[in-house]
Amino acid sequence: MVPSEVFAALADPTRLEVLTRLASGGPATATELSASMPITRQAVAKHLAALDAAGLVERHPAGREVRYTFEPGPLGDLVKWVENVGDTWDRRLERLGRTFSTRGGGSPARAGRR
Amino acid sequence: MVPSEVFAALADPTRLEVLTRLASGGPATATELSASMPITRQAVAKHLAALDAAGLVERHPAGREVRYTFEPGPLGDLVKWVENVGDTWDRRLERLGRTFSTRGGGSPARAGRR
DNA sequence: CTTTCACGCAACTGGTTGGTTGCACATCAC
DNA sequence: GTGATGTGCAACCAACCAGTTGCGTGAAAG
Repeated sequence: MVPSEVFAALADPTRLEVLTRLASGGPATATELSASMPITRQAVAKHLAALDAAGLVERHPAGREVRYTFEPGPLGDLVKWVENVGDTWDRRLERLGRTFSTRGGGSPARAGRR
Repeated sequence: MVPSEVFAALADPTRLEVLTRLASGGPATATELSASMPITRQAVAKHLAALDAAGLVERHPAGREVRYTFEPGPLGDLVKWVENVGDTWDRRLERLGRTFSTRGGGSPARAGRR
């Protein structure tokens, strides 16, 4: 379970903004989004296609327009993956701590994790 | 605070594996890593440089070799960003729930978030 | 029926990137 | 000093990607 595809979908800043707009501003179409962005409709449509392929967005065709909605599922998987990596790292640190000090077993303090 | 740079660093599967190897296997050099991978040492070195630029890895020069260590800090920021986006989405859903049903205010059930 | 609007598809372009090979430099071992 | 080992730098290549323009199509509006 390695969501490098999701990471790739979030790698582009423009695409990231498209996603955050959908998340905070609600469902929208490609033309609506492109109206308040410095790129063309087709560029936005491509980004939406990429986000859709990554499962971060859902298509809702209605008549002649297509409305896109934010889909948080993959983000949850992503957080899970990150936490998993962090845990293996913690276990490594703990093992090292036990190796270098036979008593107490306190692992070194670490920043960045709640 | 938009860590699209961190996302970009994690976008490539090969680079992702380099990072996970450092996280689970402990510190290593570029040549050590490349020994058990299907790419050359220079390719690994490039990936390590990218990870270093993103703050996901730390260089530790020792004599003629350079040992790299995993750095979990940026991953924490990343999780924070994801949770922030998820929260704004939750607030949106709650607002909509209140609009469509005046009593109870129960927001729709949602998968993927703990 | 004609016009307008929203979308999709295809082709093209400039820039980025993952990967390679080749070489030069510094450090350790002898 | 000489040779082996580990890095870094530069050049190069193929593939990919974000973005554009142009055109065709199908649904709403008149």
